[in-house]
Amino acid sequence: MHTIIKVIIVDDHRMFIEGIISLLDNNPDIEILGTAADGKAGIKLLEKEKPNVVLTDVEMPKVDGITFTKYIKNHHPDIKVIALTSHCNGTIIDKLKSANVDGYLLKKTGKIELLNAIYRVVSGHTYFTKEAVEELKNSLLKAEGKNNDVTLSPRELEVLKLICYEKNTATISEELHISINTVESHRKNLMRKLGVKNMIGLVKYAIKEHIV
Amino acid sequence: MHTIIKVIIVDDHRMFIEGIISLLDNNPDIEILGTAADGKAGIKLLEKEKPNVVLTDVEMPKVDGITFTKYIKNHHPDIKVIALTSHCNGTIIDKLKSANVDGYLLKKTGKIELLNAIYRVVSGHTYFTKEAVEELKNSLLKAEGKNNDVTLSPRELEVLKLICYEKNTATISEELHISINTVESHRKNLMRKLGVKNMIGLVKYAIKEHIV
DNA sequence: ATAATGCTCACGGTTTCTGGTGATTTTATT
DNA sequence: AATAAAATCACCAGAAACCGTGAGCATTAT
Repeated sequence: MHTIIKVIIVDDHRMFIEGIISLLDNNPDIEILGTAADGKAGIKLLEKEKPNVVLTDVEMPKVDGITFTKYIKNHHPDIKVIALTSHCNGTIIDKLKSANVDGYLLKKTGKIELLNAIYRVVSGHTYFTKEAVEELKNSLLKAEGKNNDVTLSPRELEVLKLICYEKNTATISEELHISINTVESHRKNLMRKLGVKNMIGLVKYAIKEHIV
Repeated sequence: MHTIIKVIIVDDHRMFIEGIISLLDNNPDIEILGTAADGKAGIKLLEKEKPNVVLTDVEMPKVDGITFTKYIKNHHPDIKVIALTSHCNGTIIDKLKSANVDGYLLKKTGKIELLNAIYRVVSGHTYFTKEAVEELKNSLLKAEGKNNDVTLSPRELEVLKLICYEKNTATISEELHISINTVESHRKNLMRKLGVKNMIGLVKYAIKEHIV
């Protein structure tokens, strides 16, 4: 199967567009249909060319990237949108997410990450660059990421899993054939080790670390 | 920046190796250093060639893919491992995860997904194919997916987010300038609407639905 | 052999959550 | 204007979680 991915690029910096093109143009899977210098021109281009993917700047004259993204997602939900900015900004990422953007990259990104993002959004996933995710203090799972190299014992992992399945202490104690006090000890040790203040933190850790 | 990704392929089906090669060999970013027909030969090849990525079958003679993965991750944690199987199996995925595999694909996968997976693991992420994730009944977030078309009010969403940030009721009431009773009402309504029995369920829903 | 870790259990006290029930006001929809 | 939904608040009682502290036993590593 050989699917050509059709792309348009929208950015008011000509130099940057050239950079993107140079990263993509020798790739047989990707075809660049055209470019535009602002959101308004982008809409026009997009209506004419019907791309699979739109790479768009966020700060642009006339129609900014967020409004542009909203337009695309409202009128052509199948077209994937990857937003690019020079610097991370949590508020902007939040707004882009609300606009249902599919990906978010920094302009300093390299070829591999760009291709990675394109392939990902084309296959129906999302891609948000690592820096963006870090920046997003609102991002639940990554926030307060200070539990570095903790190792949980097998028993602690068992308790953690059962906690994640919404089981209370009494039920866990029955299922593991240990006393309630012991379950509570494990839970306390888990919270201490992971530096969280309640079971919410435990669940977030478990999901983040793919324990469940 | 132009980084060549060095790959070895380990599989006891010669045909399959040829298939992978045909998908990758015209890609200037990827170099295939060699192939092996079982885990034991794979170890030998890997020690000699020092690849960036190992694509390995799971069911193999002599040394199976799980043991192989464990070996790689113990001795060369920087080498990325992507496991491939013909059919999904939750137990196997579980074991691979315990062995710290970086990616998991089905053999019927196409070029885009394969490249996607390679780029992803090279950039330090993991990649598990959609089918694999679905298969994993143990996967917390997918389990009991019966809360279909509930709609949460804006205020409920706010409360839910703050709950996810490990904030207790008193803190939430202060931040939203409402009484503790009100926060508790919202929380109760959330639990009722989503059909969960405690805040753990709320957090899981929030993460699953990308609310946080 | 000694130390460290993990697993087990206990007790008492405080805080928080859970569940039920009911009510008022505002906002949106029809 | 009437209805529905959302947001607000109250009270109470029981369940569960949180916190600290201490301790015995087995296994493993140094």
